[in-house]
Amino acid sequence: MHDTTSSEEQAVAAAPMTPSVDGARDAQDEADRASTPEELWLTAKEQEAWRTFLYATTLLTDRFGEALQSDPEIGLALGEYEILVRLNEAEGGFLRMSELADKVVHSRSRLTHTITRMEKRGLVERVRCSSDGRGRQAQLTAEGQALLERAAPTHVRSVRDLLLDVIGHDDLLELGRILGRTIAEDAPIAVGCPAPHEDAPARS
Amino acid sequence: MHDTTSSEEQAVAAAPMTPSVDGARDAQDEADRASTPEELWLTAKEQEAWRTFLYATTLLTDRFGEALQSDPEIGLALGEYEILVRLNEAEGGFLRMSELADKVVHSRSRLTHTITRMEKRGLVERVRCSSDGRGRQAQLTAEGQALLERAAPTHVRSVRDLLLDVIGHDDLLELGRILGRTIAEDAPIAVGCPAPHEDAPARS
DNA sequence: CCGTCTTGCTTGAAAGCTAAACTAAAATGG
DNA sequence: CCATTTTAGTTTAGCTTTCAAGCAAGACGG
Repeated sequence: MHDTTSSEEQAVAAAPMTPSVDGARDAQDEADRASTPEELWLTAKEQEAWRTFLYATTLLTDRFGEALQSDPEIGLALGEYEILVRLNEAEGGFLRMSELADKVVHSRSRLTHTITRMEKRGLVERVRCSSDGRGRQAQLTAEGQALLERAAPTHVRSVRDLLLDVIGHDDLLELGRILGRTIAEDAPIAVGCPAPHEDAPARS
Repeated sequence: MHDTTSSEEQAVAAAPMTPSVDGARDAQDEADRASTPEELWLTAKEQEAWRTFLYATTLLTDRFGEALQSDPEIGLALGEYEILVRLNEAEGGFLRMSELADKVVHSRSRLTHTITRMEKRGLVERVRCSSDGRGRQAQLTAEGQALLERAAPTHVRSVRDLLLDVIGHDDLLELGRILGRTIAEDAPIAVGCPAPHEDAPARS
């Protein structure tokens, strides 16, 4: 599903089909967690939480994308917006392709295609990497940065409207805290970076 | 981004570009929330939480999909698995196309394509709707149910390995509670349904 | 040095998705 | 009733993503 690198194999436990096949034990919950043969199923509450997670994140991702995509002045997919953000906050406005791919969770191939399209639109440029001849770096152009600056308010507005204002400040942090545990220690989420917006030395 | 129905327009506030363009105020946080011109930006902590949310959910979705897709005995996209689950727990093993589309958060068009493919694989059938001549219903076949039953353990395993066992029971429920507030009151997440697995009246 | 292996990225074709028609069956409403 | 509008789903074309090769530069390892 991603040519990245890691390919952890999934041990497909051939499990007994006791409970409802979508994976919930109908349980009196707390009581019997860890009871049924090889703790394979979820309790009803866990199942509901899991479903909510899957449904809500799918819906939200869709909406965040829509906010950016549907504005004709912007016309960026959420992933493209993220690319601009990552490049913008990188020192010098550029990143190696694979670094960028990791940050936005795209396969290398996907990133190549996306950057090709963005390059045609004039939002980024591809530059040979001086230190390593096989590497390329994607470089934000002035035009790309300008678009980012126009897109940002729309994006932030949608994050507020659809998430922050709905769940509140504290629960957003809580969400971050919980989900932070599912990702690697060194996951690329850092925020405090160059961010040379106004009066940046003209790039491209 | 979805031909569904709702098309809430996004008022693109042409905002001042004061802070870092990816949308964080660098803030001493708590103190000055709601200060800067028209509360448009996020505090650094909020921004970090938001990033973690986006990164983690993207990564997780990718991994859950991979678990099902990469097993050659299964070869289902996460969305296709969800379709099977929804059909399986529906009374009679069938659902109207649009109902199903809403449940799995697909556009109607996308669902049509997906069901066409699944029909070719023999996992579902398309049945004319008796009560409404323009409606169709997707009906789970015995083969589809069999595949679901083979896929379920793999899926549940991945939910445990990647989420539940990492964040723990309580935080999974917390996640569900928080995200539940971002979705409609009547969102299609209900769990307790028919679930006629073993010895179901042979369908298809 | 020179062959081999690995890494970093690109290619090209196939598969999947989106957006905008399009079809057919209800509902509406004179 | 018949014309009009809605609703439910499908179709088609064009774009995006995936998957499996492919290619070229660096890193080994004699």
